[in-house]
Amino acid sequence: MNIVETLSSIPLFLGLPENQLVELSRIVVDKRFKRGDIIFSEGDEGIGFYIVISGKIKIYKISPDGKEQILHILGAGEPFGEIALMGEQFYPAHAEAMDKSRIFFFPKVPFASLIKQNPSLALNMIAILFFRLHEFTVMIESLSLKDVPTRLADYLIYLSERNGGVSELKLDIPKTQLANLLGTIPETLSRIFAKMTKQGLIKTDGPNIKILDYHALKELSTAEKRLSDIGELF
Amino acid sequence: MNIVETLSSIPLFLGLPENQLVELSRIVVDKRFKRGDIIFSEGDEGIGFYIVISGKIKIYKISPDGKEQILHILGAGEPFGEIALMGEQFYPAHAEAMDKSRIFFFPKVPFASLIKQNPSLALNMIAILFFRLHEFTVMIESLSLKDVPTRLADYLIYLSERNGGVSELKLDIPKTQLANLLGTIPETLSRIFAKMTKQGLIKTDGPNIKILDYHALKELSTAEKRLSDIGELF
DNA sequence: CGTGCGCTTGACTTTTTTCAATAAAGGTGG
DNA sequence: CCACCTTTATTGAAAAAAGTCAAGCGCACG
Repeated sequence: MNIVETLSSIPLFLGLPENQLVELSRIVVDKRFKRGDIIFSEGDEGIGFYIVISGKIKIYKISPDGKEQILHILGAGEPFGEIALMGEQFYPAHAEAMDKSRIFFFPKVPFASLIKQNPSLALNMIAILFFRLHEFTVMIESLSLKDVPTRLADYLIYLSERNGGVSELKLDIPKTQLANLLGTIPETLSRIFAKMTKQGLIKTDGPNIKILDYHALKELSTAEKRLSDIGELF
Repeated sequence: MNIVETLSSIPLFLGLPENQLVELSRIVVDKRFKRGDIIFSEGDEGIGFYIVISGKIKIYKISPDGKEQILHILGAGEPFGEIALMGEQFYPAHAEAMDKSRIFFFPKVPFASLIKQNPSLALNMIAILFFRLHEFTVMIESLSLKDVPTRLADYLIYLSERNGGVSELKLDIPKTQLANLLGTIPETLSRIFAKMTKQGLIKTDGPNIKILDYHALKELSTAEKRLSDIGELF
């Protein structure tokens, strides 16, 4: 697949006329990263933005004492570092490859002028930003208003529903990373997996998780705490 | 001040040609709310978006057991409920007037077509969304990676710096609401105010807060925890 | 075949919340 | 103007949730 074809399959570039795709193909830089490579760090000058072609990228913050909070895990077709497109900006978080990844890089200046010229590109960008904003809303709600068991239940339900409601899941990230995504630490996550297993909600075997009691998990995920109804869950 | 003049002073509409402002003035609905009025609730159908003209609006989530997390507190010129502009969407949070407020409402359909026709409107919208995204990034980092004393220190420093570094602050929201904004509860916040006061960092008198030791507060806000250096702060 | 990393578990500590009671402040109607 | 009532703020004691520290296991990878 050539560059223009690849570009045309990216949601952000949907509906772009051929000539603009060609123009994009002239400014794009095709980059490869291996697991653990840092793409940019928080505070780096925003020299452009990126789109994942293959592989997996995590965007994350780190506290002074080393705790990590993952903001996003991005897969094929998803952009990141878009903040670089705004005036004089620095990246507000770190970006690291979680697997061998292929990334397209778009330098700030030529891309910014493209977006100014092409209304449908601007509208696509707006759509993506709205989506991001919504994701963050959910994350804030989750971190502030839900405890860790509930956040894990949410995540398992999400994984299940994303695959059409299957009960056999396979985590595609290490549990340590999942802890960082859910805003906790590996020890706590491990204990909650153990407790859910003991209660017959799930069964785990390494990265494979089987949901045994979908209903109870869903209750935990959505319902008001009614210990009297549910029994002492945690 | 007439409607068109008022519209022209709103950041989102900066750079719009006169005729488009006039067009906007034809679709806008001028609304008034008093303290405590609900503008929309989470899950309501997004029928349009709003801009604060005067007063103060909070956007917030509520957990099943009633705890509230404020996502934003918006003042004059700031838009909210923009998510309504995307396809079939529901408001993802609640909006409530914190004071007597005047709000402009823009119905979804006519506004969406305006944004499609006017590139500079689209670009202004992109800028606002980027800004929001950045705010949320900071909030997630704060909730996940910092404890409550640090979040309060951050907030006080922020208030101080916003006013050019003054040391005498006046909270413009009740402490209960501040607790909800910082992701905690009034009791916890109250205890931390008391502790900071006892340590000579601040002095409080109702909503008035005087920063006595800006440096120590800033340390708390930014620095790595080094108990050995700082002494037992909390 | 060892080294290291990811994962788990136990014991303990810290942070934050919960529950309950009380005090102070602010607005309203008599 | 004052009494009353509601809202907001504070404080103590206890409980719960999550994090820290430390140790140990097992599997993958060089």
